[in-house]
Amino acid sequence: MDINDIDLKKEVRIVFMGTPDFAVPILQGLIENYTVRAVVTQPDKPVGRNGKILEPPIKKLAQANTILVLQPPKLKAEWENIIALKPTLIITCAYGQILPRELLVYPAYGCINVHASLLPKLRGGAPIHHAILDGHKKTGITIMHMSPKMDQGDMIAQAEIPIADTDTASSLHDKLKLLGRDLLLEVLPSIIDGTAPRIKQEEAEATYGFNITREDEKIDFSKTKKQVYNKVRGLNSWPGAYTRLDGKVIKVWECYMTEETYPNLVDGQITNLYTNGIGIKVSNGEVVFTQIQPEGKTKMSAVDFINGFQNKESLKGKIFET
RNA sequence: CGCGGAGUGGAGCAGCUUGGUAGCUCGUCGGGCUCAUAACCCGAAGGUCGUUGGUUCAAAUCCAUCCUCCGCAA
Repeated sequence: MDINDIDLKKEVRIVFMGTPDFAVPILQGLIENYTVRAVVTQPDKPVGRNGKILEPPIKKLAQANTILVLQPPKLKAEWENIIALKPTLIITCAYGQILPRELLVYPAYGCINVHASLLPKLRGGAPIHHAILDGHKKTGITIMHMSPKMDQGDMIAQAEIPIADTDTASSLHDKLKLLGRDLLLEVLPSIIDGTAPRIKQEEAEATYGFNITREDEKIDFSKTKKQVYNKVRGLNSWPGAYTRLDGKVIKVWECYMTEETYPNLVDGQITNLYTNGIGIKVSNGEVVFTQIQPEGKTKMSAVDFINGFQNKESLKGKIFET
């Protein structure tokens, strides 16, 4: 990249740090309104069965705009390379590594993070999933100063949106990334001119939404239908909630709740084969799986799954267990 | 060389071990019954069985090859 490509007219020298799709609109917004000196993202990683190397979405966007890209495997060890860029403002969004203290204190305008929750609620790496899993009615974006401790820095601004009953992690993710972009662009001028507020987080009200584990993905049919429903939509379209039938993993992508109750059945047992899905008994009622994915197969409607059985009746009474 | 599953009419599957006429459930189309229907009855269309090659009198089926999709692990 040519030094002349760098616009020094504005005194603000932004280094953006982010990795996944969520950060893309935010970087895009910055590129359109400011000069981004460099982009820091996670290294290309082998992904999938064949070890295909996958580039972070942020890297592609940066390269398309001929912006310098840095991909330190360990930021702790290579933070000097970023200091060398003399950033006056570091903006992070779902970067994936902790920023060392040296970096946090360097930029004149500070280190600003775009977080996908209404802090101090849902600090951590998976706030969007957990907002739905926990049955929240609203969530939002917080723009904040970064602190050495994860997501505990002073807040600058928040914007909230309601969570619809039909929202999935995916739909919420898409709404929030745009909200994050808009809010950041809105408050950035005040950060630069020094008028932005610093609001302390109410420590007593803090909750956490850490990265989703395999354990989090299991469906527990002894929970309520609402909880099961939230689990399914809260993990759609990634990584997906799962259960097992006859020992084989079945991912559940879509389901709905009914008003039926089956006091005589076991939690997880198949209640009925409906024309649009498979009914499952849960603690306080029934959920109907409508789109599922058996192990080794692609996503399919529950009806298609049923059709694959020579003897459909044998399905009735079977028990899903995780 | 990380482990494993799978490619068969539009969809989901069976058939493959023990080669020999293409099967099931659903959908579609036509007809019937019905006040009506995602119900029921009758009928029809629709498939070079992922690719290429090999073995054989004969391959969806056995062997090799390549391509594609997916679950797990990372």
